[in-house]
Amino acid sequence: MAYTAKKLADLSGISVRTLHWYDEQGLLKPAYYGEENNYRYYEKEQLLALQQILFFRELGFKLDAIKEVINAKEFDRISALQEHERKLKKQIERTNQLICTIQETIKDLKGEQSMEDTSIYKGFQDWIGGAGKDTYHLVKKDEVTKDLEEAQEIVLQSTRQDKSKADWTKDDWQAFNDKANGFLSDVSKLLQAGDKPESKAVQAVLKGHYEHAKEFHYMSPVVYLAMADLYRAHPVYRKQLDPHHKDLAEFMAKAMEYFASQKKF
Amino acid sequence: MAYTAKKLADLSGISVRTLHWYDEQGLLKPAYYGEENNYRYYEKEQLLALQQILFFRELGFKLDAIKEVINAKEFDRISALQEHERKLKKQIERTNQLICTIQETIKDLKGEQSMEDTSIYKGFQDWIGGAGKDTYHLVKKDEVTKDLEEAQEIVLQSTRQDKSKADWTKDDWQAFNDKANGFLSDVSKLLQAGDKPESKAVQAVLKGHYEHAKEFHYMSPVVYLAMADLYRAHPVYRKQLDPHHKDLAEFMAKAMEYFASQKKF
DNA sequence: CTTACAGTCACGCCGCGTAATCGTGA
DNA sequence: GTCACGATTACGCGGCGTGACTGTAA
Repeated sequence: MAYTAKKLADLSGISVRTLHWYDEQGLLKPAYYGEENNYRYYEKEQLLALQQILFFRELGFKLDAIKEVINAKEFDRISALQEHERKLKKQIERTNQLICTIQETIKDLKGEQSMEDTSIYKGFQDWIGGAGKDTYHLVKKDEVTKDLEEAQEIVLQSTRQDKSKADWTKDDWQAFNDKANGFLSDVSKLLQAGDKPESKAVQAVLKGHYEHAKEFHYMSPVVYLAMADLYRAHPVYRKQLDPHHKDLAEFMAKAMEYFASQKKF
Repeated sequence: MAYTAKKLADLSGISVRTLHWYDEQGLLKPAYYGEENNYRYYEKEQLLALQQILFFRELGFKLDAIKEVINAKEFDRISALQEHERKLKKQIERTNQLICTIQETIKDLKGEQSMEDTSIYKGFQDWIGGAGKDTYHLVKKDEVTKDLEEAQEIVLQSTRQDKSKADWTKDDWQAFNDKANGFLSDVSKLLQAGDKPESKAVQAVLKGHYEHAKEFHYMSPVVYLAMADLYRAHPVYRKQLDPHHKDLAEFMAKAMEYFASQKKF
């Protein structure tokens, strides 16, 4: 009935180091130590205590506070929870203010550009025109999963609404489209040649791809990751990618994920 | 036109150490260093840069990210802000879930006790009965400031609603009341004797006072601090305190604040 | 002479992750 | 003998706060 550190760790999903740390801090001592080998042995009681600890940790309690709370009586625990709740509420209030500030700042930076959404979405429709609307509507409800819809949301929300795009001609859109396809073509060649998604050659192309995307989106890793998801799984995007190479979608997605992981914001 | 580190620090409200740190990190270098003394000298340009830095810091950006953002073009800054906004929103979502969990846990711990609020407030009215309701209503709108109302909110919200209090007799309330006055009396004696609010003697009494308050409230430092505010400034409480000693209210408040600062939750 | 301010180390905080090095159990 | 698993020790992170000690300006 005695668990070693590793077993308890695996059982509860935390690391051995964490158990050592909790022992060191007097937060969770083993039931006993091995006589000769000095191993830590935990029993059922400690397992339950650990669950408690992890519960409060999840809630964002500091270890010091947890130490007090678990030894405390019931109403002290209630007090602690109530106080924590107050803290969290304050935090939310503050965070909401920050979000407001950010939104205002974004507005300022964009500078009074109030285009109708229609014109921008029109252009977007043109871009994916080749896929055909009907196809999109056909698959929309059946195959597009929730995660994909979220990714789509993120990408759509990141769309720039500068005036500069309002008066693009068909030719402009064509050029833009061609360039995008150029990146796909470049990457599929590298894929063919045996390059890995993380290779310098591929990443160099992606840099261009990312910069190019800036023309149309306020880019950030999150947005790029969302795009990667779309490339990987969204039927409309697959229709654009698959003709190049059957594994291009997955390859691009992986490369994009790696690229995003290298950026700070 | 050149500010030394201290001057810039005072001007912008941050510490000198922080300026050193930003220099070291390459986030904000001085305009130049003194030739012989190696002092840091900042100019107007750095002042403006610092404002930018502090703005993003306020929003919760990491210094690394700030470093990138500051040197970035406008739409990169927009991207960064949008991404940060997303992060903050996620955080809020998560925090809201935590709050829900906490509330459910509290409910569980309390265990299905659904008393009407009336009975508990009735008891409360009895407790402060000596002050007289009319007095309370008279001063309420005029003298009780917003901060005090907030404190009152906190204290009221912390009120326990156990069944155990439901059937208290008048005598129970009397005993409770007497005990509370006992602490006040003890403290005022110590005040008279020249003890300081932080002294061991006073703090020892407060420990009893705090524990006693647990009978009636789910106590925590925040609640105790709120009580301190009430003791200090709320007319109803002053009516209880002032008869002991004219400086008791302020003294108690200070002692309670110190006591609260020593507790973890 | 003081003393307020300048500088440079360098440790401390929190909650572990991540080696590095070594001893044990199966 | 070979491993996977145990132990201990110690550095690293982020963003500074807080000294300690020394040098300089007023």
